Amino acid sequence: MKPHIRVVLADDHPVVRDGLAAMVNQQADMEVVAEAGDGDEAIAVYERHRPDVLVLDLRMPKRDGVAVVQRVLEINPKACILVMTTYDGDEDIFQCLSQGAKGYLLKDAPRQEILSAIRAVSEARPYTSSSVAAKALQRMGKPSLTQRELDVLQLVAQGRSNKDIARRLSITEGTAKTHVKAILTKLDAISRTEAVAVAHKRGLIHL
Amino acid sequence: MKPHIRVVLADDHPVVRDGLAAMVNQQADMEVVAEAGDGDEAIAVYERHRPDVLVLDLRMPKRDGVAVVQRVLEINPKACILVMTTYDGDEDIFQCLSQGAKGYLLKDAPRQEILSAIRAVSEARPYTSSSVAAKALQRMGKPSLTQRELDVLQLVAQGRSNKDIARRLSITEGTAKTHVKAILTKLDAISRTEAVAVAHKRGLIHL
DNA sequence: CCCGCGCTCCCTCTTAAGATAGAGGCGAGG
DNA sequence: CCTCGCCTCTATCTTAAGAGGGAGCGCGGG
Repeated sequence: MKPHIRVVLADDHPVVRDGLAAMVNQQADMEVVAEAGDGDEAIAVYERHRPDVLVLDLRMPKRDGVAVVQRVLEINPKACILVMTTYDGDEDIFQCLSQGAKGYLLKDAPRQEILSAIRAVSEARPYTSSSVAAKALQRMGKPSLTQRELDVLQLVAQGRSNKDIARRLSITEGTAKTHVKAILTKLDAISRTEAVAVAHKRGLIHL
Repeated sequence: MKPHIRVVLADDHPVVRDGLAAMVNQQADMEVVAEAGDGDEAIAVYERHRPDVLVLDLRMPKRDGVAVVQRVLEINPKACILVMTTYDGDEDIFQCLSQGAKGYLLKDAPRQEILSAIRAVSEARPYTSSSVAAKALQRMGKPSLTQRELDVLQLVAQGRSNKDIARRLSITEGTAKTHVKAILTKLDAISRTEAVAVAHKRGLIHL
């Protein structure tokens, strides 16, 4: 018999935490040792309990999943983190995985998949749901936006004009146009509004 | 002692169903009698079990919350429905409530609030979380879009040009512009991209 | 050292978007 | 019957957006 897998849950929805806790605690080989409701708590709780697996919601208050993954791996480079989110197509997923998260899971996954993902990650084996793996392949080759372009995209998505964007970023309108043009090219869009639609679909922007 | 409150859960996430079920079944005065994973199932299960309360996720496959509320109230006009969703600012909420859903709740609500909402709704008392009530007041007075304008808005949000929109809706570009103009005015936006941002925030469009 | 890349700025030109000000048809409801 | 809201169409005008060029500067890696 293997020793228990000690699990920490981090999710801002009490309902989801309860659901995961119920599932996990029903298993003979694992148990929930602590829960957290936001990013900061997640880090604190991880440090205190040093669990075998950290199950982490990507979208959380205070500090989002990406930041938590980063910080936890600073604390313990061997940490086993399983990232969960509601949406596929979230760009942040890939950031998490490339930063060293061991697995990724959609919230609408069936019970069995969730449990086997936790078991896999607890043994430091990577786990990635097939739909995410497919997305990762799709994303391959496609050009990524620079930080500056993401800044501009954010403002474009808020409905700002080029002139307005220029003012806010302290650059000329011409430069703003240059960035927007680059965004349109990289996202393969004809207009800024279409670019926003594409960016939304790819999870490059939230809200 | 009151009789048991018989609850049916409808949500496409197994995790959320488990969480709610765990919470509900821990209470002495209520129990989960059935679950559903999509809209069609929700209707079928409601009809079969006739629960005291139907807890319903707004966003579901096959048939969304609004449609389910409509259908269930056709079957039983006295049905007690508690609508749940992840996001405040969902326009659909108001549709549900005005159609006769008894309560509305955010998924990030604490356990206690969820349970008291179920109890309230089970006695046909309306329950609306304060954040939603606030939104409802905000929305008051603000002009609503016509069906045609929503059609146009949908296409605008996909990044279509006026000409393209005109072609798809079999109207002239001038008419498309008229609709867009009306949308901009009603949403208090300067550009179409801003209109999309506002529409998104208000839950007038999804994706 | 030089190359590539990201960021910045500049120019011209065409087209799409948005502001403005009309008007007619049509259906629901007073 | 007449009004009102919605949808449709028209025309003109101004400005913002996007296409298509080119160019300099700093910085990190080969």
